[in-house]
Amino acid sequence: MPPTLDDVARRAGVHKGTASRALNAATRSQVNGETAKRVLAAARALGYTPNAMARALRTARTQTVGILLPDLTNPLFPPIVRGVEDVLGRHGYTALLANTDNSPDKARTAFDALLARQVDGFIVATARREDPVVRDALAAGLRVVLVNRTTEKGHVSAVAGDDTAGISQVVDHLVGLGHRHIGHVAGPEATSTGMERRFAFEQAMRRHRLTLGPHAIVEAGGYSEIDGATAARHLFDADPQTTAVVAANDLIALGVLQVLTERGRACPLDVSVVGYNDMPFLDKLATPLTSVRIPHYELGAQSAQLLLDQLGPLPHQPRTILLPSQLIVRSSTAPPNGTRQ
Amino acid sequence: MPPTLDDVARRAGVHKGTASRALNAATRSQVNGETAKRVLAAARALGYTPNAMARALRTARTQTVGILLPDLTNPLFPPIVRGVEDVLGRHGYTALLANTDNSPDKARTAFDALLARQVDGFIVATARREDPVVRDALAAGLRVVLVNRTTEKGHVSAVAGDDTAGISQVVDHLVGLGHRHIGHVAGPEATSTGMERRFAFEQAMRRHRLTLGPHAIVEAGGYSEIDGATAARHLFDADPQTTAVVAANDLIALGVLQVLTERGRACPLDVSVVGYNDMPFLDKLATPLTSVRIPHYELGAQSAQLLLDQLGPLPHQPRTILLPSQLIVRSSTAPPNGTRQ
DNA sequence: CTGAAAGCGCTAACAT
DNA sequence: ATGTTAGCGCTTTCAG
Repeated sequence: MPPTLDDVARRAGVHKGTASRALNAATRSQVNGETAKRVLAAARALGYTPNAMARALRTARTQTVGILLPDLTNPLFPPIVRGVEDVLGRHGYTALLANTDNSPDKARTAFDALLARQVDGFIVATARREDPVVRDALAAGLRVVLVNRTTEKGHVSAVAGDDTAGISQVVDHLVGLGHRHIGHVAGPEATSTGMERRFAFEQAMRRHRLTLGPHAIVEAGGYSEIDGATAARHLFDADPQTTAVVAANDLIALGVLQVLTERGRACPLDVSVVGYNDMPFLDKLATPLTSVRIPHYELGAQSAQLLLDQLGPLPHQPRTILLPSQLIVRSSTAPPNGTRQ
Repeated sequence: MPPTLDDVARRAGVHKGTASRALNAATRSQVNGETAKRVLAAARALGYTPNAMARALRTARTQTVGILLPDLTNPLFPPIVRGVEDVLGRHGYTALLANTDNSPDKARTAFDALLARQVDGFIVATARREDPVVRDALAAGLRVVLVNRTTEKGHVSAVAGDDTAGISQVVDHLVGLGHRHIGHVAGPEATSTGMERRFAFEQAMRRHRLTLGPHAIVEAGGYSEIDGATAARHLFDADPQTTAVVAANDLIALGVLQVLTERGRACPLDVSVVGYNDMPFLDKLATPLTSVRIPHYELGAQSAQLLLDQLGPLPHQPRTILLPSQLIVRSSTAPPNGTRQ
């Protein structure tokens, strides 16, 4: 029903091969200027749009990339996706999304589904440090860019926030306020963000010559508010003298705040809390949360650009790009209680 | 490189036609049980996945649907998208997203891009009441389902929240608290949600025999916080005795709260405020916002189901489904100031 | 029940 | 500079 290349060619009085060349910017030079003009006019008149499926079948490139996400409803990811889509769209590419709900099984299924659709490459936001899907994709020679989370550095292109710098700023801020007993609710060690923020925390504490009690770091089961609350209970039970908590992300920080409330302790009066990611509306909370801003849109945009580069003709080295983080101080952090007088 | 149907057929010692029939659940009955088993085994052994492009080219169905969204970073949409994707995925379909940033131009571009990719149908969350894209899509016989926003009812399938019931509950609640001077910051009249919530507001006020001053309703330029703030300034300037404001959505309500703060008036002490949509984290705000919950995930899921129905063989009437809304009372609403004593 | 063959719409190698 | 041809991988008639 929709007009085909043959229709356009017929209307322009040329062969469809010529029409194809005229329509394609890269091959247009092979065609007489007048003829090209006639073909373009015919195409416009008929409202011709090339059939992407036919083209894909012929060229073995779909101009489509797959995005593997943990969960689109986590406010962290929409800006990343927008960044990816905006850059991709500018180059005629489209993104296919898949949510994995943090399940390796679903990740595998989603990956296979995307592969069946012949995506040209993958942007992966679900990576675990040891990730079978990423490993297999790489082994199969597929183009992959990691975003936000990474696996081991170097093997594969990745764009992430600079967690070491971010956490370092957080600890400096807290120490500057006078805190000495600082705890950390870490993210899952299976993720690079969990491990690196934890490592950066230990490093920063050491730099300030602050001792870490054996229970100063508790690993949350996941990145949700409820995971954060569970971990925070352990932390406060084991280390009641804690005056500040660095959370691995904002949702976990919300869980920490919740536990504070349920125990009748005030933030920041009794305990200061810091989140990570600076998700939307943090400034409007009952306790406006101090957090670390990561340029998420930019993360997405740059990862898309990196993938586009890899899709190009010239071979490309894997690159890791670290984007700067920025501490946003709000009122969930203040000098420790004992300091006031 | 990846195995093709021919490879599978060869390994099973049959013709590719037979292999195709064996692999396809719908045509499997046409094939000898033993043969089918052999083909399946061969496919598994080779790790065969059908090439979706080739299939699409042949069948003229891509098993892909396009979703037109205003903006994925608006917290309203991710749950809708998840609902759509979960249902679609269960039926072997995939969704292609496009953000229009509320621009009719971008909507057109995105629509064309989706069409070029031969999507089987559209889920449209960007509809204006008079929407050229929707009109053209319908005229071209494309399958379309509207979600959240509608055009005129009846012509096209749609799934939306029950705004009349929702706003009605809001007004009942406010009147029950003792409010008489209630204002409304409406959404853009060009959108069904803007118009219907406004109409429902007028209706509910009339039902309570409350008069509406000429400035009791102000239309916001859009659904953002800043649009809400601008409109709220007009409203409070024109109607200073207003004790309660019904906002057309949560972001607008946030803008109203901001204006209250900048004018040194307290919520809910001086003015009660109600949002709409019950977006995430409203309960954690400095002023926990009373709002109307819409089952957004369900909205997405049902719209996907409706589209799937339309894609099926039997002809389908356009249907409009209204999902129930639920008032969530939090502390941004209280009796009017004068009532306390 | 299975094989043969055509063809979806396009691009690219080859021929003119 | 343009026309011709083959074929991407699949489904689906049509024969047998």
